[in-house]
Amino acid sequence: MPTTMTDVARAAGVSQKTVSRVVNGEQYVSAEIRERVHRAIRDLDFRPNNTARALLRGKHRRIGVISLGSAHYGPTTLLMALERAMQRVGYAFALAGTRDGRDRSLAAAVASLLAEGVDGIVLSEPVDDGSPLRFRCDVPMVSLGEPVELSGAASAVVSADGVADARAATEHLLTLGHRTVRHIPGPDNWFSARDRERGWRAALAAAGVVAPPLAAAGDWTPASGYRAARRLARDPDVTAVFAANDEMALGALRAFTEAGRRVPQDVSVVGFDDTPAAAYLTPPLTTVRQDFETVATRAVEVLTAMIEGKPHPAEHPELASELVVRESTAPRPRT
Amino acid sequence: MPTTMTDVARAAGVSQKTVSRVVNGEQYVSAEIRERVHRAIRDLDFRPNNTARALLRGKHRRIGVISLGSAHYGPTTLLMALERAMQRVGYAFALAGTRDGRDRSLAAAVASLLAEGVDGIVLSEPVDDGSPLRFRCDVPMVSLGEPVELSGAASAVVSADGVADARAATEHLLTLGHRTVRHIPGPDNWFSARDRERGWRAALAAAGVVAPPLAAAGDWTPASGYRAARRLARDPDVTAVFAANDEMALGALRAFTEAGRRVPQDVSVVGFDDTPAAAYLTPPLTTVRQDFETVATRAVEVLTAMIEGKPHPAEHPELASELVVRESTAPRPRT
DNA sequence: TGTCTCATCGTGATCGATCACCGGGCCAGC
DNA sequence: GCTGGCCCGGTGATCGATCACGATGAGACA
Repeated sequence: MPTTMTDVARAAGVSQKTVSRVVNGEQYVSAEIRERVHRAIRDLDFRPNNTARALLRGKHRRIGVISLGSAHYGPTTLLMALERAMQRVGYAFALAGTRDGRDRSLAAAVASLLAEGVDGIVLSEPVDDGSPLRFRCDVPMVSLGEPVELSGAASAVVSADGVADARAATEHLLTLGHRTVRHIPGPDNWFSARDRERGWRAALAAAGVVAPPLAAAGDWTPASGYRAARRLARDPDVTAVFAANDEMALGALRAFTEAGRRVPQDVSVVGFDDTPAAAYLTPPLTTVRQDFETVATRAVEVLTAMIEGKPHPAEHPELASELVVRESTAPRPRT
Repeated sequence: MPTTMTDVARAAGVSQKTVSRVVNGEQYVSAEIRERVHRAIRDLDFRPNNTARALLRGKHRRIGVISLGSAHYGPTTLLMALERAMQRVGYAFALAGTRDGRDRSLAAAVASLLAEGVDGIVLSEPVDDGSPLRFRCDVPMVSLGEPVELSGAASAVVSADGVADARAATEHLLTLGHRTVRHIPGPDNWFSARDRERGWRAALAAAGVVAPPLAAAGDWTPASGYRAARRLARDPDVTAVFAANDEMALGALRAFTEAGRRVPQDVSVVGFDDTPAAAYLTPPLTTVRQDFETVATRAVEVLTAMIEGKPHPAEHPELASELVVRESTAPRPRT
């Protein structure tokens, strides 16, 4: 049996309420008694039972995170950054996976977190699983991408501007003189994949070129990028490719290399995420670096503000991404 | 205010205890009343308060996981697999990060999980932070690597045999005719890095060759593998390198390529983990595939058995890893 | 008819903390 | 000398459920 406040009180020869005052740092306890209680706490290795506390208060100081459960660089980096951000503000981290949004619906994940007792929820990688993003949920929620609608609580969106970032990546290729840019998109049920495709289209439209057909949709893995690029490699007109993430770009590099198309002399490739590996590929990959740490910090800021009823900070601050130009992009080859 | 059992009882015209019986599927409730209670539960959208339940039972059906908080492939894949395994057996997932084992000690992470209320703990990537792996902890713990000692509860170890796996990787290179094999180790405070180094030494010893000096210790990142390999590339005698993970191997590939040493014609490289990218590098990387899914499943199995006081399954089953031979390894070049 | 079992349902205590409220001791001010 | 405010400490209710135990009523059997 773990020690309780009553045990400590008995040991220190005071009432249980006095122990409570000392533990919570309230005033109106003499220095002498405070010291006696502290000693008893140390001697008995007492730790307050947060379950009891949460039952009474109705708050748990715990935030739930819904993730798809895949181990890709972006999502996991975000997850770890969220953990750190929560730790800084004294919130615990509960994780609920959805196994690629299929086996288990988002709604089920929300319900399981709610049952566990969380004060707020972060929807880390919103995907479109067919049903609208509306949940029976009485705690606030922050979505890292697509707006959600809650019955009974407020929600907010925190994210980088994926459309603008993808547009910048595409424009970089157009500026190098490429007539057009092919795109290897991510899974079409990911909102972030849709954003990147939209940015690509926007850049092409702004340049006055008709968007070419999409390459085969990938699933973020190198294998899918490889498959998509192998078909692109057969087309000699393809000189520039923008992949929706670095992993797929890596697969694309491999496909072009195998097909004898040199990168960047024959084909330019741009990725997205700036994984640690990007700078060490052959050739080093031009990509877009997202600031996951800031996204996570802001998400937790906004969510805790909503939880604690404080005035919510601005929802859409400038979360700057950065185009990192390396050696996988070059001017359009002259034919 | 969320609805409570008392609300349901009032609505159904029964006592609160009867509602409890229905919710918990106990017997001795007439079909008619059971139906009435079920209807009231639906009408009021009642969900039992797990916090209150946990307070009374002393169990939370929650497992805490301690991770270093880095986004590398191995650890995060393991984390996601753990989440799935827990979900299958109906346990919630609480995460505590240690920020590379420095800013926050393992002991602090254990304490924070204990305060939060977990029935057991998984130590995902045990590292040596100077102090011995002994914790004040009254719930069982499973370590994914190095044995730990607890005051007040049992512990177990579940992991693949990193020594044997590393030995197999090294032997593969020796079998190809390489006189010796250089090793790029992981951070020396990681027990898994130590295991891999030990396996490398064992293979060399078994072949009767004196272990050459270690390359500069890496930190699992491509950048560190690149730095270590750049120095190895200057030595023409180096014909085979075993890196402690795929990311560092990737950096090494880049370093050799830059130095004009062809892989695998001049230098063979082996990695560890079989990341999704490994098969799509140039050249495709020979590496060791670990079965993270099985490790996670067994870890949760063992831990829940300890939590629930059931007979614990065998601790050290055969968790097979597999050497995946690709194109980054070749016979020793003739000089 | 009396009693005894068994199914059914309710009562009161309890988990470990917080919170509202109350009781005295002490000192100052009128 | 009495009141009132400041300090310090204690009592009982409460959060939302579970648990041990008790009460009720119906049917079985002697």
